[in-house]
Parts: sequence; structure tokens; C-alpha cells
Amino acid sequence: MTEASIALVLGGGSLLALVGRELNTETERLLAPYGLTVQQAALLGNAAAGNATPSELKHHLGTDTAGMTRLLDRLQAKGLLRRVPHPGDRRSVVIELTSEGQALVPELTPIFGAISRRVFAGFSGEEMAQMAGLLRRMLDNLKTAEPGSAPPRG
Amino acid sequence: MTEASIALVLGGGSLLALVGRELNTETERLLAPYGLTVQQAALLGNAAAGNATPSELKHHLGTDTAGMTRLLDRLQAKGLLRRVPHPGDRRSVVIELTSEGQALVPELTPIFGAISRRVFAGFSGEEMAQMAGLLRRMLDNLKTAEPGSAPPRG
DNA sequence: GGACAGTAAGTGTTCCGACAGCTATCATCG
DNA sequence: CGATGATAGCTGTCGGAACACTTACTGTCC
Repeated sequence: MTEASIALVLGGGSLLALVGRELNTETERLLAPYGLTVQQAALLGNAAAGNATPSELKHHLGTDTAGMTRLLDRLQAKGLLRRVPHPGDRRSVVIELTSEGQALVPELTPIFGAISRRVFAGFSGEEMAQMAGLLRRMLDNLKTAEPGSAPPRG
Repeated sequence: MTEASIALVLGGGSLLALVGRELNTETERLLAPYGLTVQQAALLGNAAAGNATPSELKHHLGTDTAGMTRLLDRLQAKGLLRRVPHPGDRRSVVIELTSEGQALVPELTPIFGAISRRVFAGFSGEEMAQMAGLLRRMLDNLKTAEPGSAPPRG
């Protein structure tokens, strides 16, 4: 194991975590005019198609049921969506964007494109593919053979 | 801009952010027996050498003064460190590990090695270098030419 | 039909990241 | 010397991640 790899993984200073956070923060700055966070914007984008349940959205956003509940609470409080009973499963709920929510979506999409262009400035297609490939392998390494881990909590 | 790059950057589901979080969570599982979080362990490691001020530690951990204050509060509450007046600058403070804190450090270091080995299983040295290089370029892209950003708040 | 495991959403808690604003001190320069 | 700007650390606030737990409902299997 080289010194470089240690530096990549070490704690809060982890380069990986750092880049992820910077990416998040910078996107948040672009979203500030709309009063939305990254998670909130991503949820609106994913829910725009309609007929989405919290469970489905959860997978796309990579959060858990607890985070999803509160994320929905905040967006509902802003009047951007509402929870309607799920026809056919009384445990579940369907997320519907309000007209205000719907109106926001087309404004949001370009922002992700813009930040994407910025982050990958000067990257060749091959380099982006490399990046994605390496990240996926790291994720696989983490997900498989986790000794002390319980199965994901949904 | 390819679809892959969008997927890399998109919201909470960002692959980059996801890997960073998984890495963090998995490290936290290994640290659980010691009752420490990743940030806490990283701070102990960085402060072990001694004569560290919060400002210096802040750079290593990638947090800000607010986060540093509370991180130190928690570790101080656990009796793992103490703040002593900085000789020569009355605004500042020197972080000293208590004997309990000192005793933990040698236990912690191997954990970062272990998680590092796990994440980079199957990676060649060249691939790790690629990863670091690509991440660094992304970070540079984000840091330079941030339109709406104020200078870092120290 | 009834027990029972599994699933959906929600609640409570701790920790962390980011932003804003504060006080005390330092360094510099007129 | 005194004003001024920068720096060190702290506090308040919000959003979010992860864990543990609860409640209500579903599907299945006996």
C-alpha cells in the first residue's frame, strides 16, 4: 500500500470525500437562487416524472427512509410537492409535485449540466470513463465482503 | 458532455459522493469499537505529534473553524485531549492529547491501512495514481473560477 | 382464517458540513 | 501611540447521513 493511497482514504481529509463535498457545495451555490439544496433539487428532478414513492426515490438519491422522510417534509413545507395516498398499498405514498414544483424542474436541469461541464473541464471522454470505472471498482470493493455490516436498511 | 459525466455529478446520487460516503461509513464501522468517528480518529492522528493548533488541524481535516471547535469539544468531553493556552499568541490554543488519547493513536493507525487495502483491492499503483490525478484535476476545476464564491473562511 | 416475516413510512438521536456573525488578539502603518 | 485590517477561535442555525427503533400494512404459508 503506497503513501498516496493512504492519503486518498484518510479521514475527513480524504481527497475523495473532499472533492465530493466541494462538488456538492459548488452545486449548492448555483442552486441558491432557487432556495434549494442539491438533495432537494435532485429529488424534484427524479419525482418530476410522477408516480414516485419515497422508496423509489430513496434509491436514486442514495439516502435512507429517515433522510427521505425529512427531505420530503422540507419540500412539502415549501409547497413544492404533496404526499397522496398510494392506491393499492396503504403503507405507501405517492409524491406529486405541485405546480410550483413542476415549474422549477426545467430551471434546475441545466444547473447539473453546468456544474458537470465545470468539473470535467479538460477531461477527455476516456478520462471520464476511467474515473467512473475506478469509482465503481472502489464501490464494489467496499460493498462486497464488509465484515461488520448488516444488510442495507432499505 | 456525456451521460456518464452527468451521472457522476448528479445530486445526492453522485457516484463520487456515494463512494466517499461509503468509505466514510465503512471506516466508521471499523472504528466503532473505539467509540470514535472518522473525523475524531483523524484528528487524534494528526494531533498526536503535538503542538498542533485548531487552525493547523483544520487544514488537514478539511473542515472549517466551526466544525473544528465542535470536534474538539467532543473529544475533550471524552477526555482524549485538552486545550492549553498558546504561548505567544493569546488568540490561539494548543491541542494536547491526554494519556488516554495518546494510548488510542497506535490502535487507530492500522485501521486506515486496512480500509485503504480494502478499497484499493485489485488496483495497480498506476491506477491509484490515475485516481489521485483525476481527483486533483476535478478539485482544481472546482476551486478555480468559482463565480459565486467568497474566499474560504479559514 | 390466522400467525408471521417482510416492507413502507415515520420518529428520535448523534455527528458533521456549510454559512453567518461574534469577540479577542495580533500586526501593520500612519 | 492609535486606527485599521487580518487572524484565531467560538456560537447559532440549517440541511443532511447514519443508526436504532416504532407503527401500519402486505404477502405468504400453515
